[in-house]
Amino acid sequence: MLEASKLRDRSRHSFPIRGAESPIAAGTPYQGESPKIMATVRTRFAPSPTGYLHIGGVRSALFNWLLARQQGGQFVLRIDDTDQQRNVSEALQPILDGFRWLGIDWDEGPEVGGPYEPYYQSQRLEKYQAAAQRLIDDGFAYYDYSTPEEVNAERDQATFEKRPFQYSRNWMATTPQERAKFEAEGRSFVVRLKMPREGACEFTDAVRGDVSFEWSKENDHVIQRSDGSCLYHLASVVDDYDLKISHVVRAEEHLPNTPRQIFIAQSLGYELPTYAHLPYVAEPGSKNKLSKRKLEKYLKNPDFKRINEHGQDIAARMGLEMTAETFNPVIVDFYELTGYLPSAILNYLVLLGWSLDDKTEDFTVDEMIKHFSLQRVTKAPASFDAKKLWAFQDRHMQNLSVEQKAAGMMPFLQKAGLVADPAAEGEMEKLQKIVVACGDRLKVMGDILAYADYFYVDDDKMAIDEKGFNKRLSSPESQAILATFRNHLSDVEDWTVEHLDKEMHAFVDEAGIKIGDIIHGVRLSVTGKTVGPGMFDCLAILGKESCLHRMDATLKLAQETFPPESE
RNA sequence: GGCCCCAUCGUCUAGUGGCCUAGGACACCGGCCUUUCACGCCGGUAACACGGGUUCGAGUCCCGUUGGGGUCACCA
Repeated sequence: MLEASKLRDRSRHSFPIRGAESPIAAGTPYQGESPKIMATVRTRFAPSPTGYLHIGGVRSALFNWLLARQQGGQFVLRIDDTDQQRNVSEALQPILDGFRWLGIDWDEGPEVGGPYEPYYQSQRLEKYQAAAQRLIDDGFAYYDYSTPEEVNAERDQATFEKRPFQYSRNWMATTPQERAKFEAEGRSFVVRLKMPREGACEFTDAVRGDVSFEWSKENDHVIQRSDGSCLYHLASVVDDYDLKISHVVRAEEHLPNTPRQIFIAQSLGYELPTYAHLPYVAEPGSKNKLSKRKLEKYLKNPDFKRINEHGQDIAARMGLEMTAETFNPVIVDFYELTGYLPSAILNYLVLLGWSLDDKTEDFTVDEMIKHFSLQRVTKAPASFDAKKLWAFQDRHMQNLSVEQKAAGMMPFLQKAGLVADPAAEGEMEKLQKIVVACGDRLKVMGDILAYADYFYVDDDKMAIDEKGFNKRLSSPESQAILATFRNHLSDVEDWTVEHLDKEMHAFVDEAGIKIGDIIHGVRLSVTGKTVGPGMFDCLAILGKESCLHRMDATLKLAQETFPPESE
């Protein structure tokens, strides 16, 4: 693991500010505070309340959570709502729900509190303002009276001249006199960081190793607006320190932000956390960063499309009107609503940028916690592969008992209005029989709804697959065989899988036909489908009365649709 | 464009100088099983971006090239 002290030393050497201004040499109010060795691992995930939980965000949160759990530390949820106006709780709820569903629990944060409350940045403003003031007092930040237009003009000019932009500091005010002068002009101020312009910011990243940035390429970022509100970088650094975060584990897009955060932290006299920048999660089949706004593009990926349509179908069966914005495989809700297993999602996600060895693929959550390490995080971005997630889901589903599956599926039947809530006597038993019969065909909990088409439908309302119907029941011969077998069945008393199996075999032997000549017609007549669980399971579950009824109805329809004369 | 990061089968990855005629998984293709579908089993196709070094020896180290990506706000 990376030593914070090493980090600090490294940075000190390269800190380019003149001696008197150096945060280490200067007599800042915090100089006397001896740097603590952070024995406890504390990690955080800091979502912005956007209304949904993004799959890439979950991956970042998972790695943070895993690290904290493994080290016996704490995982903190902090809400980065510095720029949000209203409806924060409404926009936050889906995120919290998503984490709860996945089993990623937080030791401190919204709804659970903690020793460093509040955990909302919108409620910590004074702390940022105090930090900004300290930065100004110590010469690491300044009042800036420029207008956005003036700065943009400088930026455009730099771009035009093909040189890196560096703010002129023409509207920088460091004395009361200068401030008065600008204010007399009717100007308002923001607070900018007085970034170093020489040397380099070097630090060791726990996943990327040594990285280095030229200070001169950094800009004098705004940390406080004219209305007194503070910006992300300041807030983030102050909070990470206040909340005693030991490891800042976040996605790679934050890597270029790190120098300015290090500048803020060191200027404030803070001990630096260990930084770990994870590769971001990329789009299906590309290396672009995954984003929720490019669904159209992802839908062109066949695997992604199939998974999406499968989920849409389940949602539709529950009468949910989902828009692509809120319901697609990039958003965690999608998986919860369609009945994926949290353990499968986590198992897939943990392998997106991390591996234990050359073979191990299946992990329980406990095993992930046991084996996870920052050292084995990869550096290259990993594409989101919906098909592979599906494969994990398949495997995790297979590990469930019949009881577990049935219990997980019952709510889906209830939401679809097919089973009363609470379920009547015998419903769970029936479901369990169906689950057994369906076996591995049920990939997600919501898949039960597809089988409800015939297991949970009135006999006279069952839909029949047209193609299969035309293929299997259009000839007088096939109709005759089915009719004969139906009459044969009406005499059967022992309506069990084993006995029905025997009956049919005896029937085909006697009739001198093959089982394939009849079984498809039977399946179609009682389920309306060409595919499904074992035929005898279907018959047994449906019961004699329903089976005969459906066979009669289907036969009647066949005879009407394909009268003998038409041949 | 500046800065930064990255680079092994289609995808996720193993590989930290010889154990690599590059391993595993998903997907794909064949075959088996089978009343359908699904599962399962067996087998197969498929990768070290390129060029220079260093070394007895390089996927592994160094440099360059190319390619890809991230980031450059009074967003987070």
